[in-house]
Amino acid sequence: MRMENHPSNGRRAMEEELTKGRDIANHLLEVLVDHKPNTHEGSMVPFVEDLVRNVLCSFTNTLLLLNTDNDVSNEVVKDVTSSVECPKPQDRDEACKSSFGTKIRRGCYKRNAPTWETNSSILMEDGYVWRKYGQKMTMNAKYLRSYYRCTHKYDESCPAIKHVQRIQEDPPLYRTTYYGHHNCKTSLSPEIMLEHSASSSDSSMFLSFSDTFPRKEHLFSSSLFSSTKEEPMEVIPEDNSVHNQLPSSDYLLLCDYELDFNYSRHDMLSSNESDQFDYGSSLDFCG
DNA sequence: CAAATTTGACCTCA
DNA sequence: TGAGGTCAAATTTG
Repeated sequence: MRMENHPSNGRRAMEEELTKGRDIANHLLEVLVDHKPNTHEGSMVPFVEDLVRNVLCSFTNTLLLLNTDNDVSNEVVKDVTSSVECPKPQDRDEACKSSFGTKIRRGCYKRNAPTWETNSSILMEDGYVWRKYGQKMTMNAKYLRSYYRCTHKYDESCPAIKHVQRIQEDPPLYRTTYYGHHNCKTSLSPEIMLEHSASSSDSSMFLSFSDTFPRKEHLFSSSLFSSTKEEPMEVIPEDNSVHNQLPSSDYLLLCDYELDFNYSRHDMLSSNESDQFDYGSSLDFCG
């Protein structure tokens, strides 16, 4: 769906319109999240959020395709919310347990379908704090896959985990797959998230975007957003020197963010996905 | 020193 | 038996 054949000005106009639509959707999402009384509210809010996220996802994918020289049609965000099924309040605990599959003992991890899967060109904060617990090279991937679990896995029995797989080098593209929903209470308040986004000027939108989900914790330390400590994803052997002071995730975030700027206008991703949803946080995993 | 990350070992499933 | 996912000791970071 690349549009190389379109006149440059026509393409620019399309980008502008798409960016505008995405930004509006982002605002809508922020408003939604901001007014959500309680993350565990079993109402329609999660459903509406999913819809908004899907809209954002579409905008982002389109912008991504429009701005990428490589054919990334297969790498586009599949469906930010597709597999999200917010359990009824009373079933939530059960859902969280099962969301991890049938793990009973170490190594036994038969998972259910991912709660979310998203691709993004940069790694951003989704409002949750993640703890990396492993990384591995997988058969069909050129890059390492990193495994993260919610930092509150033990203190709050939060079952949320996510896998981050780099799927493309240039421009950098990451696929984040979420499993389970957060049931921890330590998410960032919408105000903080908004504040943060506001302070990061342009990048503000980024964050929220795909991400979508709930949020939590800390804010963005030195890096633009986020915090979470996540994403370092693959080890970046070379060149981390510059980022040594940041949590792995942070430096990766920064790194990606910068790269992002070079490739695609940040706006495109702005959203970013990065946040990938995790940002998603917003969604909070329904949880 | 506590918390986070790294990394090799371990475990289960197909 | 290999691949994917997790554990946990060692190491690093703030």
